[in-house]
Amino acid sequence: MATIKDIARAAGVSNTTVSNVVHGKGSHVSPETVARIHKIIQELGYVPNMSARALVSNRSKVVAIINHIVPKQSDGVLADPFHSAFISAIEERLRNSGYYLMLRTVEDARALRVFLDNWNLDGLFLTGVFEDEFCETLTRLDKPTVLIDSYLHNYHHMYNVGLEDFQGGYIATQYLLANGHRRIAFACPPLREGGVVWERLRGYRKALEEAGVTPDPALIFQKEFTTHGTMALGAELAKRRDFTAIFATADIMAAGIMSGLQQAGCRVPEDISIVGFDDINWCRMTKPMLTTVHQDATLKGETAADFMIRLLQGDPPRMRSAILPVGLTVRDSVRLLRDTEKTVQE
Amino acid sequence: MATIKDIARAAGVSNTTVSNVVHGKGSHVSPETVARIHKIIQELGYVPNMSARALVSNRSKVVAIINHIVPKQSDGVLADPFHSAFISAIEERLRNSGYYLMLRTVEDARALRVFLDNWNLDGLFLTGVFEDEFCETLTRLDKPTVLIDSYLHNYHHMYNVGLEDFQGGYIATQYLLANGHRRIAFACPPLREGGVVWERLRGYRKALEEAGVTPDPALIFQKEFTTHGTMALGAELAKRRDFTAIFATADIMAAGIMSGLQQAGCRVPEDISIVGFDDINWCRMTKPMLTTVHQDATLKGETAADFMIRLLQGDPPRMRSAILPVGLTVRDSVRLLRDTEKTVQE
DNA sequence: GCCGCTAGGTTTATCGTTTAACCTAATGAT
DNA sequence: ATCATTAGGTTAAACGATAAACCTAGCGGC
Repeated sequence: MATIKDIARAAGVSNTTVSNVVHGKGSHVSPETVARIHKIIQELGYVPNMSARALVSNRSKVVAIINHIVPKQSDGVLADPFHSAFISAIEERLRNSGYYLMLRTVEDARALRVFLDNWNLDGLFLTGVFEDEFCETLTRLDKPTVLIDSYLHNYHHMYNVGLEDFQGGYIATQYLLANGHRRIAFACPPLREGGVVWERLRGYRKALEEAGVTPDPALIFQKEFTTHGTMALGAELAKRRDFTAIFATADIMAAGIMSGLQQAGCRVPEDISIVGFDDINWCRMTKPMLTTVHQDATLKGETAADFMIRLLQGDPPRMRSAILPVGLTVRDSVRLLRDTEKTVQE
Repeated sequence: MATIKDIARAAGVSNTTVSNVVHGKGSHVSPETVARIHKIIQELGYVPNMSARALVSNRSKVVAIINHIVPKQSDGVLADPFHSAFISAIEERLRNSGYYLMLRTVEDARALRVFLDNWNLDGLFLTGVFEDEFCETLTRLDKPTVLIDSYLHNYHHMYNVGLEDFQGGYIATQYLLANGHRRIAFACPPLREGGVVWERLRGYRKALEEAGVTPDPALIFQKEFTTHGTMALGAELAKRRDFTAIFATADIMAAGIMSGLQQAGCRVPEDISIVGFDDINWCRMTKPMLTTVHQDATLKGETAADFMIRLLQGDPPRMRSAILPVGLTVRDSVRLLRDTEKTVQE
């Protein structure tokens, strides 16, 4: 592999001159020399060595997407740590700006720290859930950091890309209310205060309260986020029937529940209505097609990448949080209740 | 950030000694010195600089997952270039062996070459479709390379992780035949000779021929791999009815078709039976639940990672191809045809 | 004739780590 | 008494690129 020295020798100039040409700093290099060097670079197939660059310049041009994971997750988890559309969007944008992307799972703050120092990373994207210790470390990091879907109220100075989660919970519930439902179940993975699901729950509660319905804690169902778990929940819910609708905080959960319900002989939406969250492709392929709260994973990735690029280029955005919009995508999984049906047997 | 020199100074020894201790080459270092150095490393929080290591040792410890992408893909594509379960499995295994993972999309062989040289990558995973020019470059690469789901018959010397695609097509079709179906449609994304889908098609043909059914080219439907595309195909197929069953080469396609069929008033499996491929989580959540050819994305990732790790450690596997098994997962989307029904109106 | 400036470079130190080659004192074998 | 070996190190070059400081010839201005 040709090095900068090889080019310099072949062109009869010094390293510095080649380096300057490579970096387009041609102010002190004659046009002929520039052309000659470029030609030789082509011929010899010179490509700069990023390790050497990183070493001397102390900037690696590498950004990492960190997935914080609790040690030994149960198997068959549906969650998508490295979500494809999101990652692809980030990768594309970063690549076009001359950055490289590493992927890494870390269990704790120490592992993150080590990884970061190993490569002298230029920036970090963080997804997943963060304990306090983790956050403390983050604040001390002093690296461009973009948080994805994290509500860290004590860390306002960090950049954040998230969703109108509250609003999402709110409009989903409002829609169910507008369709005459009063007893509305809330299905979610195990709740963590301050997480995105927590916000959706707040939106759900708000909508209920505004409609004069007192939220019933007995209608909040937390279930592990697996295919089996969600389908089992569906079967379980089919037995209860002390509600007429379910709001699930993820499509994948809604679909599992719907499937569980249907297998238990419960019709959707005739017997139970259901609303999901995310609007993934599959929503149009379930039967009935799923009414859901829409979000755009690609936009999320692009927004996060744009934050990062501006931070890296020393042009920090004024805004520290990008809260992306949600909207209701109405399909066929919610039924309009007639007045007489509004009271359910309890 | 503490460097090896800082440690050396603090411990009153030379760089070399610290380096040896870090690498566990304590043969020529007294136990007390080893302990002292370790203690100081802890205290000062020393973490090796991978760029410097890469520079001097000419090994980067970085492996990349390359996604070869045709320039400007259409929007809304369902394909999952950086498939989550697969990536996660690779990441975990590589991390546990001390390697780092980069992600990169490349449009052509030149871009791959440049990227590779930029970072002096230790190894490569390649996914996606590869043109001949691309393959030529690959063979000249002389880097540990693991191909995922590629049938490059001219490049037998490369490591490959794939699937029993032929077998998958074969058993899916056989199952439909065993259920009395004779006119079986084949639905797939645009075909490329030598790709995985091509193999599945061969399996499909073989099964038909063995059963004495002549494959009908008019029953092969190629459609772009988008939500809209597959659903439109479903609607289109609902009109034809010159077959009783469909074998789709991806669940996501099968689901779209099924949905399209159902919306056009065609019942599954009463009117049309359908078999998918992949066995993703969603198969249990469609209605009816999808009968499909099962594959294990995590196993694929782990297998690929194990190949890579052995290659990196200079212990190349004897076997160059790992062809992972498939199996039929029977659910509810195929109906047993009574004898009288076996002839369809044409 | 001398000064200052500019075009077009070059020299050299440096980044953090590895590694080949070298050193020295102590020990054991003969 | 001498030699070889070993334990426990050290020295210094090298990896590829960058950047601050330096150099020199030529030219314009006065």
